[in-house]
Amino acid sequence: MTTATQPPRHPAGLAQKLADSGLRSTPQRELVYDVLLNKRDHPTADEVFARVKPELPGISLATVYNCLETLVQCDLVRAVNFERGPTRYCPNLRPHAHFHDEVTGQTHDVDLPETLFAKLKSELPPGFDANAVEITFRGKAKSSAN
Amino acid sequence: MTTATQPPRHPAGLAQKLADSGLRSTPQRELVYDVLLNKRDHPTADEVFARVKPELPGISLATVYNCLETLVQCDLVRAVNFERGPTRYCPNLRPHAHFHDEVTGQTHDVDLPETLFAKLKSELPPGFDANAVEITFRGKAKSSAN
DNA sequence: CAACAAATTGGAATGATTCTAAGGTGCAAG
DNA sequence: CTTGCACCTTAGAATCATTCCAATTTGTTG
Ligand SMILES: [Mn+2]
Ligand SMILES: [Mn+2]
Ligand SMILES: [Zn+2]
Ligand SMILES: [Zn+2]
Repeated sequence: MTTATQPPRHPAGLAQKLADSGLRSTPQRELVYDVLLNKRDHPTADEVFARVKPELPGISLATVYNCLETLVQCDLVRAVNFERGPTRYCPNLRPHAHFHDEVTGQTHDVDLPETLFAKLKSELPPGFDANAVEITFRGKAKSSAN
Repeated sequence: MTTATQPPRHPAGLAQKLADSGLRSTPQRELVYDVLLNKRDHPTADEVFARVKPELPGISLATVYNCLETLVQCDLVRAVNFERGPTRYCPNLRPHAHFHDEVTGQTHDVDLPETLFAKLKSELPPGFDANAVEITFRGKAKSSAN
């Protein structure tokens, strides 16, 4: 079997986006981002830490928090909150909503037509200027949609 | 001037709703509820505590948390969360969205047509059954809408 | 290489909320 | 009435995600 160095699994955009913000590309940042792209189940910082540790045993939880914040700042990842629970991280940059399954605790992405987001903003009373809308569903999902 | 005992400023529903759940009406619960009805600015537990203390100096913060949770359980009040900030409390039972002013930090109610909430639920992919939708706007509000 | 800035690290500190154990309160039998 | 008992309140300790800090480490530049 071959042994070439593993290719990065993330759009080379990372290094560029970081540079755009005057930040460096580091092994920790790349790995954290890879982990988010590879399993898009909206992991918490602790979960990211657990997934990243085997590949980079020396990494600290503080660094995971730092990397996640950096990725959010660079608009490569979104922070998702639900009722006081720990913050979860989502690499899906399309405008979308989140569905929290009350049974499994899982968080699913729900793509919605952009027109709906526009419609919502248009319903705001005069004087209110929104630059972001967040939509969260809570309920049960048929045991499919893993 | 007259000195009759102050009438309760809240729909007498409180005692009833509490009884429905097998709970008692207490001075603490009534006062916490009154405070929420009287200034609907989505106060945090600490803020409720501060408003309630002058009227009932012996009340504890733990009790304020207990009362708030009780009111939420009885569907008299809604808990509102925004990005890891402390939970805020809202006595507006109509279906509505929240607008967070990035400048002032204030939280405003935004009434939306029920049809919109329905529309949103109808956009869910098959297999997803939502029993609640939450909509949050973030932006700037014209310095009116106090 | 030397100097300096950017990044990482382990551990302490924070802050909202929850938990615990110890009194109160008030109706319901007896 | 008293007592029993379930419900409530209270102060303070405990939780737990996240942030802060001070001390290295790493990377880049001259
Ligand atoms: Mn987390
Ligand atoms: Mn609070
Ligand atoms: Zn998502
Ligand atoms: Zn509200």
